[in-house]
Amino acid sequence: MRIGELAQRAGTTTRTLRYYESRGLLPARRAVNGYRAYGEEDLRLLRQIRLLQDFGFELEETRPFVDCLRAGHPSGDSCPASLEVYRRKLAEIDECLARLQAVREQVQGQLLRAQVEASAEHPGEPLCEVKPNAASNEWVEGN
Amino acid sequence: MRIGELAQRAGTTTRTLRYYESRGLLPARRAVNGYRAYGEEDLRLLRQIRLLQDFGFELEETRPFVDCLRAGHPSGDSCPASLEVYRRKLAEIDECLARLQAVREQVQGQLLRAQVEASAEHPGEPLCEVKPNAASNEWVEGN
DNA sequence: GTAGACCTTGACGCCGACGTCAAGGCCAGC
DNA sequence: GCTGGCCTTGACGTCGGCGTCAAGGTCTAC
Repeated sequence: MRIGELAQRAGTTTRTLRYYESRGLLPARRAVNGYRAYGEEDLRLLRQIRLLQDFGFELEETRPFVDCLRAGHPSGDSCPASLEVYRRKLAEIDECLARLQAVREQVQGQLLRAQVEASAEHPGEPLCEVKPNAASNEWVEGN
Repeated sequence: MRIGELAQRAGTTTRTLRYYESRGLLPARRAVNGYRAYGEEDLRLLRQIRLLQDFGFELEETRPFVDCLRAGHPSGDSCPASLEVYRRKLAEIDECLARLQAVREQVQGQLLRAQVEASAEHPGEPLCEVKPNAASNEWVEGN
């Protein structure tokens, strides 16, 4: 299998594959004409990488999973190093969620305060036009 | 007030202030010697920018707030354009939170599955060493 | 008059994961 | 033999928000 086919089957681009190879993540055998030659196993490795990338893992963080697969294990997370990456990532995600939720509350508070102040300057305009109870949700999740 | 003092009082750097000026966000008057000259009002504008930046707003998104303050309004979010940015940002944050929580569940699921499979290969090692009930939390939030 | 603390503009560096273009080699089909 | 589709390496561009360095001007204190 050449690079174009592998890229297509994995839903990515040839540029990406060459980039992974340049990082030492997915080296390729070479045909006599110099073309990169991949096998089905490479497709598995690549799919593992793409999955983690889609999760937001950095490229370096996928390396233990690829190494694990290449070592013959049934799945990329069959090795302690991969599990450790999972745990670290979960901790990172939790931190990120906490920060994001804190910011959300801040912004929400600012918005509500500013809207109240605006309504105080223009008493004729109502805070909510339709449903008083669902109003705060409408403002947040509406268009 | 010169650039160094303003930067210090706002807890940022001169490089940052020059960058904001290059973006047209915080232009400065000039003294006869060419030095940038700022007033107390500029400090207010700058603090508004920094607050939003700390929230994760992009620089361009702070512009309506700065314009609003500069127009004489009591706070940067007294203008409709600012409120609109608040709302857009809340929507973005909600999207981000949803994506992050979905990923969290995926990763968590992968981790649990992988750990179970690992324990199946090495039946002698227990899944949890101490407290069975708090185990899943320990794995996530522990160091 | 000189050290040194401030200021100026200009320009390159950084980070990650590629996109995109250039110049050229390889191979199949007509 | 020639067109067109694939492949090669190399190198620069992208995005945001600055950091950092260079070369030089300005002002104050001694």
